[in-house]
Amino acid sequence: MSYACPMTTHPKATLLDVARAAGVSRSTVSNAFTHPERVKPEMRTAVEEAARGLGYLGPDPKGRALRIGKVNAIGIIPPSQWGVADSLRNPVYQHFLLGVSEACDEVGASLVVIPDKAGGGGIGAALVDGLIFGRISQLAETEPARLRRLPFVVMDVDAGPGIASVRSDARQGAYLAARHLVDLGHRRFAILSFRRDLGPPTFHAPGMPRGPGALGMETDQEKYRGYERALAEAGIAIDGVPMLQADPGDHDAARLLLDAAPEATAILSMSVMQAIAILDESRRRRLIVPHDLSVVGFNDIPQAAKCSPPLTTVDGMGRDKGYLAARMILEGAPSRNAVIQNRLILRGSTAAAPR
Amino acid sequence: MSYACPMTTHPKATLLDVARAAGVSRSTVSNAFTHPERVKPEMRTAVEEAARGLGYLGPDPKGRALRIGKVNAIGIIPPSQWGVADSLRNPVYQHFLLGVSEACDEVGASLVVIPDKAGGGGIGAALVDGLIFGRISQLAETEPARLRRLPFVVMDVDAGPGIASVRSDARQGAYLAARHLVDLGHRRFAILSFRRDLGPPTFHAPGMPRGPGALGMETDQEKYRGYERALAEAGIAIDGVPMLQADPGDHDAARLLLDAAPEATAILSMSVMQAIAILDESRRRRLIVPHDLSVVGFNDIPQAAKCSPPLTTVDGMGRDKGYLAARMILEGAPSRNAVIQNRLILRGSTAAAPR
DNA sequence: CGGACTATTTGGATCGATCCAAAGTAAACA
DNA sequence: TGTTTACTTTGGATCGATCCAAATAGTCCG
Repeated sequence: MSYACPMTTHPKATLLDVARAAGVSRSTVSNAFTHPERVKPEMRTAVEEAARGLGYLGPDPKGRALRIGKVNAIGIIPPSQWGVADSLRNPVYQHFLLGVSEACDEVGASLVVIPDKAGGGGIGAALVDGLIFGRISQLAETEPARLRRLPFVVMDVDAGPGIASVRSDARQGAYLAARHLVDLGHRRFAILSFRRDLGPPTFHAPGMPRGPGALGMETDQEKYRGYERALAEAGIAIDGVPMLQADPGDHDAARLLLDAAPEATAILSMSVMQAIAILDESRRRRLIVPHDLSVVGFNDIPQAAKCSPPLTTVDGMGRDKGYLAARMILEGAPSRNAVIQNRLILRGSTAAAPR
Repeated sequence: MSYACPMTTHPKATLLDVARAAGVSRSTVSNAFTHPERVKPEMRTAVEEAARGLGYLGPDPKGRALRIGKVNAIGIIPPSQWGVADSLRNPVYQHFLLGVSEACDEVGASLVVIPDKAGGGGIGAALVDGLIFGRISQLAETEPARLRRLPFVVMDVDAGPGIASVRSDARQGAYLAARHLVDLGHRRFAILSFRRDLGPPTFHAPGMPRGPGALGMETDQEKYRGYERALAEAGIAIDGVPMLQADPGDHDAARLLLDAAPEATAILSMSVMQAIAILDESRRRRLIVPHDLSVVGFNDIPQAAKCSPPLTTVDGMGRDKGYLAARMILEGAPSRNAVIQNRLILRGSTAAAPR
């Protein structure tokens, strides 16, 4: 069993070999495996026996894929410039992948993470039935998928008619976050926003008017607008709120923001990881969260519940988005522009404003 | 550009279509894409132009896969009984996948997570060039891979000659952990071991002789032996050490263990997650780690560095294992039994024994 | 027992590319 | 100019399965 028995060295058996061994035609063997109901029971067992004897497991997926054009797999394209490893390392992305994988489990489909750093190469060569674009900077990045006639879904963008997309309503989520703080009596805010181009943190001083346009992605701009509305309802002009724009992985951002906006009693962060970083930085400064400072993040990941204090954050519904996108692919040519509502998860990092 | 131009509705172009459009043979078009150096430059540009005109991206991977038998993808089989989602949810497994994905990124291969709860079905139908068995209970689970003539690597087991495997030296890692505590002067231990069958936590009272055989997997037994040796060197019989065997996800384990072994000054945990759970439970009991209690975990994940206090733990080299296994697959028919040495990562959860 | 039906089985064509040996071209040399 | 050599291009066979229409076997009923 553990040494190479003769069979091991034989060339791999094919449908034809099984057919010959069982004394029937290729088609019958094919049917026995793929459409068992079309074949007489005794014939089926005969075929199965012959197959077992030859170590034949069932139709080779390569031949099958060519013929029927399906491979039972969903492809994921990590955000532009990211490798496969980068996406697996990012907790928010992990959470999104979790949703995709749940849909895969339901139907027994494989989950394929496609390296496409170069742009296009990987997409063209991947064996999948459909693609999910994790995050893209321009719709043009989906062109290879269209040329390959692969159904695809774009995340976090409203792609408009003709292109399927799934996003959560970032504006509404951000509104929830800011509104929550306003309701707690906070009036002095600071915003920690997203910088997507790997540049250094940029400080937007209060008073200098600026639009959401300065922010990288559509979803970031939406968050800005959500904050803006909730603040406006409390009579606060967002232009007057200090804002630091930083890469979510930037280690200095929390420090810089607290330095630049020492009078703030509430921080609105567009990412979870940065919100958690603020918790850490606050501890370092002996600021008690939420007594001295309230913090709200964006997106929920397991760590957000475990840090101390547990983080109040917007649930960006990453898992649901992944699940929905995958279902759309699995159900055939998708074309909706789905929008999921966010929820605010109240935990321990927010409280009434000091004094 | 955004509406369906006529081209969109055309059937997908194939090599033959491009060949006709360019006025050359199929073979030449194939060569132009796959072996550009074999084709005259002017011919190549002509072909590329024709391809562009037809929206042809390059050879269809399905046809290509059948012909050349390679698909440029590595398959991962999650541990038996796990779905794809389960594996993506587990931090230790995530860390292992990270290593695999790094190898994939290097060569531009896709990473395919294969659902195989049923056992065998998924493996047979997956389009991959090789498989990594994340964790298996019996070598027989690899049989489908052998029948499919797919190269494969088994993790965390010494599979012996003929079957490739990658594991870390769990015994040595465990020895490091226990030895570290012994060196800090600890003499009263408790062990939190692995239960892999989803049963309830089982307490092994001190005094009752028991072998490592009671533990589920080979790697767990190895850890037990590593502890045993280090303790023996300090004159401590492991049979006298209270041990709780629990599923790593079990929420009661930390509480039960601290209840059952209140006199212990040092906890040896075979998993990270349980070690972190002990940190939490200790905080709840107002035990100061590491002043009152030292804790060492097994395996390192990002959370281990972020909890408080940061966890001293054995680095099980999960990422390196994943990377190595993937390289073995990518480099062709593997057959080594690789063993990686562990390291002990000293952080804040261990200190000299009290008094 | 024959005819009308239904249930099975079969061979040929096809999916889209790559390999390979043979044919065709061009350049190089005597 | 004729030949040898080197480079390109080509058509046919092939990878392993599935589809489909036609052929065969089997069943039921009058």
